[in-house]
Amino acid sequence: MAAATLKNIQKCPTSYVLAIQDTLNAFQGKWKMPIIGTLLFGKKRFKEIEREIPKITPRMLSQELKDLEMNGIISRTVYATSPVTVEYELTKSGKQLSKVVEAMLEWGLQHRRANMLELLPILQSKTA
Amino acid sequence: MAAATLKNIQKCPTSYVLAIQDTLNAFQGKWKMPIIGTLLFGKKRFKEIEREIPKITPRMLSQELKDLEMNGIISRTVYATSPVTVEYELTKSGKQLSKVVEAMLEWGLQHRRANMLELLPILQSKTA
DNA sequence: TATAGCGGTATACAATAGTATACCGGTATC
DNA sequence: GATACCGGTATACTATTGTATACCGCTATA
Repeated sequence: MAAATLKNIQKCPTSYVLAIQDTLNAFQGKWKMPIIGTLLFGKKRFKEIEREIPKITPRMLSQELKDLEMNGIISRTVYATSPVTVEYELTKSGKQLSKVVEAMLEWGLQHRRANMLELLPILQSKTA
Repeated sequence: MAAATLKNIQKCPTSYVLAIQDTLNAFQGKWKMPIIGTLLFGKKRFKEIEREIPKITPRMLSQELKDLEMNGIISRTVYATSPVTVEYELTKSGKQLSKVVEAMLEWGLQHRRANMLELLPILQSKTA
């Protein structure tokens, strides 16, 4: 079987497109990346996440956590303490998202370098 | 200098976060991925892109092309034919986005496989 | 008994994103 | 002269997202 790479997209365009859409979906909205980001450093409780992400409201956090759970990216565990303790953790699949984030990081850094090099002469001619 | 990887994010958290945000931004909205996707196969004219992306309106296409151009992801070239011919093409940096898309594709495919394996026993017990 | 923390939910609203539809000037074709 | 293609823009609207604010039952602590 051919490797699943963009060059082979003609072989099964629909499932490739769906796969990419799934990934985009995992990061969709203002808060998914911050949430995934904090969970990449380990399991956390609701209020912990809330404290680590400035300005997020409990409504949004609750909503996005549900969404991520439904999509199999995080798991929610309730411990029968009293009152209950709830822990959120990336699933195996969720942890793999770090590869995508890594690729995003690399692109973002190189893109900023490239744009900087393009802007430099312009900035210099303005200040000269 | 340390490699720019997520494990080193403590070293310059702000610029790492900005870099990731830039990448997310490149794909933000309903139409950016389809547009980038078609341009990964080569330069195209406005109406060509419009025809290749079902249901996109010229308003959205125009808006998103401007946005991508401003962010240094595509370039717009006007040829002095009459009437004018306009060509859109990924910049060098834009072409590098294929690496990110590739990572998204891989994650999406493995995630679907993983979820399928999880759902299978459930589906089987329902039909049994 | 009052206060604070936990893990959220409810309601109402504001802002952003996307759609529908029609139209523009220029040119080549029938 | 009418129609169609090019590369878009204008206006008005709808739908989706996100925010603000207040509140819930429960429990531990002062």
